[in-house]
Amino acid sequence: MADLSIDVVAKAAGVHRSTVSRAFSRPEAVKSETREHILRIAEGLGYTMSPLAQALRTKTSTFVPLIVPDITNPFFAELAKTMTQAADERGYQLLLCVTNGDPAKTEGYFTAMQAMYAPFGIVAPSTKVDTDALKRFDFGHKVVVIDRVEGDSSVPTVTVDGRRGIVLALEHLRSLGHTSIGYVSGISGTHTAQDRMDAYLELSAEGSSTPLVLDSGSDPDAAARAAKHFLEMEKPPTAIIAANDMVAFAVISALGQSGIRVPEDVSVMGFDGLALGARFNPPLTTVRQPIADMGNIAIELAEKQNLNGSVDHVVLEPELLVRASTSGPRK
Amino acid sequence: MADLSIDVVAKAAGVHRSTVSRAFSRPEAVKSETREHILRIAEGLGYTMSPLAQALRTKTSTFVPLIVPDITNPFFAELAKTMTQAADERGYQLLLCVTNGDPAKTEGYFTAMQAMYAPFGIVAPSTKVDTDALKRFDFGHKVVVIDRVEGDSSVPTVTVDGRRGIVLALEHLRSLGHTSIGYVSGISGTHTAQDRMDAYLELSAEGSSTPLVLDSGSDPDAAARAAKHFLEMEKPPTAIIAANDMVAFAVISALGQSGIRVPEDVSVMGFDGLALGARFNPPLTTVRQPIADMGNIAIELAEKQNLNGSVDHVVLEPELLVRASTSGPRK
DNA sequence: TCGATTGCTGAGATCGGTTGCAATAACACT
DNA sequence: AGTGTTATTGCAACCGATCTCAGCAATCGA
Repeated sequence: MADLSIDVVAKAAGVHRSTVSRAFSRPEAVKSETREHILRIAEGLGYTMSPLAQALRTKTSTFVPLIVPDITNPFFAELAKTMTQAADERGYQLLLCVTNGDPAKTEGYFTAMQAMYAPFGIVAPSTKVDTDALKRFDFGHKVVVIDRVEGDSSVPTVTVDGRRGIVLALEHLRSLGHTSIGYVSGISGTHTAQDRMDAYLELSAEGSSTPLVLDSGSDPDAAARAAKHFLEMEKPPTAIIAANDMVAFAVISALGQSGIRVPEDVSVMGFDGLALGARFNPPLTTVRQPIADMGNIAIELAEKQNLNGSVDHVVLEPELLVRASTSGPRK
Repeated sequence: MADLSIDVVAKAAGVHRSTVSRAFSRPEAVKSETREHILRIAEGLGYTMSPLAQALRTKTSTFVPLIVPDITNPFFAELAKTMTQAADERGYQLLLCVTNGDPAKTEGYFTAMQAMYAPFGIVAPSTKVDTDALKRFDFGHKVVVIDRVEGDSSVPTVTVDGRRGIVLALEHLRSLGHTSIGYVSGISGTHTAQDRMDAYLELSAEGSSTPLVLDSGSDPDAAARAAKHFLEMEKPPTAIIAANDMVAFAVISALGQSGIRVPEDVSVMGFDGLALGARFNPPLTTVRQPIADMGNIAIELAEKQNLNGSVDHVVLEPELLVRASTSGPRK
């Protein structure tokens, strides 16, 4: 497989390279016999066009960066998975960029992607997105964010309705008979996380109950602290809502180590609907986010914006997913 | 930020573009004052070189593909995480390619990466790697595989010693007093998986005990079947070794749903050492693979091969990680 | 039958860099 | 002062495509 350039194919087919180029990228502009002949020859040689050269010349590539803080977090992993799929159904190539929460890295990826003529990018942030910072980049106006953003932003976004999710969780738990429901807010300063917490605080205050936030740290030990807090209470809540599935896992684990059983002693709900939750012990009741939809929609929004400059903000409906980590309150 | 090409900088600095080029990529070839002047101007303009153009001309880029079957699998996610790190410490840019186990996609990524002049690639397979198939690609001889491969392959590899891992697991369990130890082999036809299973079969036959494979399917329900099998036995094993952490999670979950408790009723061990395991219920005892090392070494091997053609096969030592899912056998 | 329109293909500039080679400047040495 | 090096920089071709423009043949209308 020596060097296979467009000229090689052109020569082999006895045409000029511009014709070969057209045969590939603007098929209707070349006589069908010629085209088929060229394509056949190219096929035989095992020729494919250089995306590099193409991008360089056309100033537009099919690379779509997906910027996530931590791929180890199953939420982002699932997002990445569905998005790769969604991306290449549409002819894009998803590039996964992991920032570890470092804003400098995020910027680095931005300039890199700009340099690679990515048509747009997707950002799933771990902190509130500073849209102004985004726009400092030439590339910043071609980004869709998977989170809510501040103000009347000109950046397209996809989110799920966190408040609605909390409503579902609360309804589920109350219908089971729980009246004392705590909350553990793990990590993150995203708007999404904020919204969930706010919704909890507001909605759980309804009726006779009072909100109870067991812990709101964002470090790895937050769940352990929440568990400790729980154990020290003389009248602990009979149910707990965790800000997301990972936190729920950690809470259940920490509780378990102190002999507290879920759901026998306390019900615990997550929020995300990770596939992993089905394999947890016990399988986790949770509020499912339509992650696959988010991925698809993110790309659609980006394309739409690129096309006609429209900036949409889509908010999706979450869905209750009852598994085994919740039950009636311990009598 | 209008179009910022090398010529713009050259004009601004009053030199020829070749000088600018050299100032960046071969600093010693240009007088230091000139260089600094150019760099300053470039800095001021916010100029960075186009990796595309560079790659096109030099026929070598810094893109390193990491090909994994499923990013949703925490093992690959952790690998990806440590490798992105390792990669950009060395000036590479890791491109995560997810195949979903589809060999066609793998090939697709190969040709794509070849086209992008990737210096080499890393493959973490989900099936036995067919090294001949690899070599059909021009790119195939620049790949390091994270698994053992068949025969006297000319492809560098990194693995951990699966047999040793099983020895550690067995020793741990036996020292706890277990004599009847089952095995659940989840997914995958990798050599790694095969090695573990073989080691179990051979080593568990020592002493008076006889091997007991609860299930060896690779589908999502394998763990459930294993659990069912366990429940139906009149004298089930007192401990179970799972082929990897994910399987262990699923087994514990399935067992839990039938009221079997871990480790009270049965001890369960995993294999991988996922961070997630620490948050499982109960925290999972497992055999840790040095994932971070694997990533670093994979890149080193690739570089070495590129440099002097050497093909090494590194096998790393696993390590016992005792958490809470194992204890003495139920009396 | 002839100019006009349309369809298809070739020429050559261009995208943003790199690099071998030539030219010039600077310095060393006899 | 004359000549041989060596350090710097400019020139121009090239990487592998795309794209505008022009040329040419075939088709069309009158």
